[in-house]
Amino acid sequence: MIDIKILRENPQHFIDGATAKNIDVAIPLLLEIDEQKRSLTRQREEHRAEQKRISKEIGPQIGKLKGQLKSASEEDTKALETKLAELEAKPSSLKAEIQSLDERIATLEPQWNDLLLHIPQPPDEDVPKGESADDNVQIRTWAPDGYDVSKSFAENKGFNPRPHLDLVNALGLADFERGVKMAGTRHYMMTGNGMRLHQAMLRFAFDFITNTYDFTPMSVPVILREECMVGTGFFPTGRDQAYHIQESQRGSGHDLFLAGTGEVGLMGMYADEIIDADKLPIKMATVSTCFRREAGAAGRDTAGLYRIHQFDKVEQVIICKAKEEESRKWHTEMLSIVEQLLQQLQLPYRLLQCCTADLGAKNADMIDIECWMPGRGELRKDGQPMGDWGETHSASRLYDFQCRRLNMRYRDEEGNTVFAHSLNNTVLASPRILIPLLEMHQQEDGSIAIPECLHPYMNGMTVLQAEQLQDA
RNA sequence: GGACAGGUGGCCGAGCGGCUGAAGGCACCGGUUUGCUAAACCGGCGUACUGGUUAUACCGGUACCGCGGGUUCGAAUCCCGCCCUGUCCGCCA
Repeated sequence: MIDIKILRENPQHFIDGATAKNIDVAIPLLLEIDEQKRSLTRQREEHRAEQKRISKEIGPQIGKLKGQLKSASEEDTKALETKLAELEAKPSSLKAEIQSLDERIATLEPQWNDLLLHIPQPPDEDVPKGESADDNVQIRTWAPDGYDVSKSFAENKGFNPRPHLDLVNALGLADFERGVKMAGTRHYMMTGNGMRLHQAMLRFAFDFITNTYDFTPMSVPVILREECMVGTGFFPTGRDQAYHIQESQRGSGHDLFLAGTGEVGLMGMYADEIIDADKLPIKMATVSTCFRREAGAAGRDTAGLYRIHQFDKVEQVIICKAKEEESRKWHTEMLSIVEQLLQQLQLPYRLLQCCTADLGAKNADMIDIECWMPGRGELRKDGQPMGDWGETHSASRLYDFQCRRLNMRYRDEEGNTVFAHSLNNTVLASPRILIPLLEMHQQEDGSIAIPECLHPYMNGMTVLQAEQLQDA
């Protein structure tokens, strides 16, 4: 959430920001409603102050009269009752006015709130302007020694690559038919060595971030209240991307939502809290199952492990002091962790600076990491895929946008409460990461060479052999 | 799922219609005393919004005692709904 005070002072900054992000928001309407609401609130406060004053003044008198009434004679009773009625009538017109103001404010408040929640965080000055993801800017690339991404896979390795779906099927690593049978399109099961590899990747990544680096290991709820989704900025804009558990329709309780990322649980954890400043920065990592409806993606990436409704992800989150240099420093740090991880996995990757149009509503800045997937991309004349980059990681820098929504603060040196800054980045999401892993490490005989860093997690297995093909 | 008990400031905890933004204690900050530490004593110490002014300094107003609504001239206090926590029973990975 943005700071409405800054919006009042400089609406153009936010209008420009929304425009750059290609997001349509009614900022003038919000300002108008805001002004009305403020003016009504001011009136209400004045009336309330008056009401309190009167109450304090007549209260003791009423008490006294009521006391007298108890032991009063018949003729006195009448006089006392008249007096009482007079006193009690005094604030009644005020009361009516306050009630009417209450009602008017109550109708404005939901609109005000909804509009405010929709205002995107303006992109940072140094984020390149762009119209779509096509305008993202490559920052750098890396590839293992001896592999040149600008050349075809065959030129690099001396044989044509098989796309991951073929490899998965040949090696019996996943079962799509039965996944679909049970749960519908975009569902799957990891099977046998596929599941071993999937778990090995997750465990390797989790150990890397929590042991090699000092991120605190966490488990998180993945079924969460709406407040967590709104607080982390996934709602209201992305509401249709989340599975919705309508518990309220069963008569009691509240609805729940399935998280699309562990970030929701890691950030929601500190909602409404004032964190000790000396605990910052808080660095946490979790491995959790993620659920995405992929609404609006019908027909895209329908085959294979790329775009699925359920997957597992190791996620890193940092909550730090509200200083731009700090935010930027940690952003760089989070990216370098992932680069080291991918280098150990011997996977070619590139860093992409997302342009304004590709940031999403909540980010001031976002850098994606894409891995080289030889089986993707257009087909060449000889029927071989050209290979393409595919997004595997996304590193967001949000300033206080999330913490403001979550009401997550710390106390600074002067004793003021300050909204913290937050950042998050993928460490590793599987099975999507298995696509580059399988495709890059496939060998001519159809086997897969397992990168060394995974050997301990594969019970010493170094190669996935085709003849190990398993069928249930 | 059933039956009780309860949700008050950073924490513990009193209040149960007006004198309560809220006793008391702990923690924290400043000071006095002290060879140092500790102790003792004195003082300070919530958040948000809003007005006086342009400012995190000062003064005023409003709201906040789980959340929402109601009763009342007036609600932390009474009533209703919801959420959450604890204990016991039932069920169960």
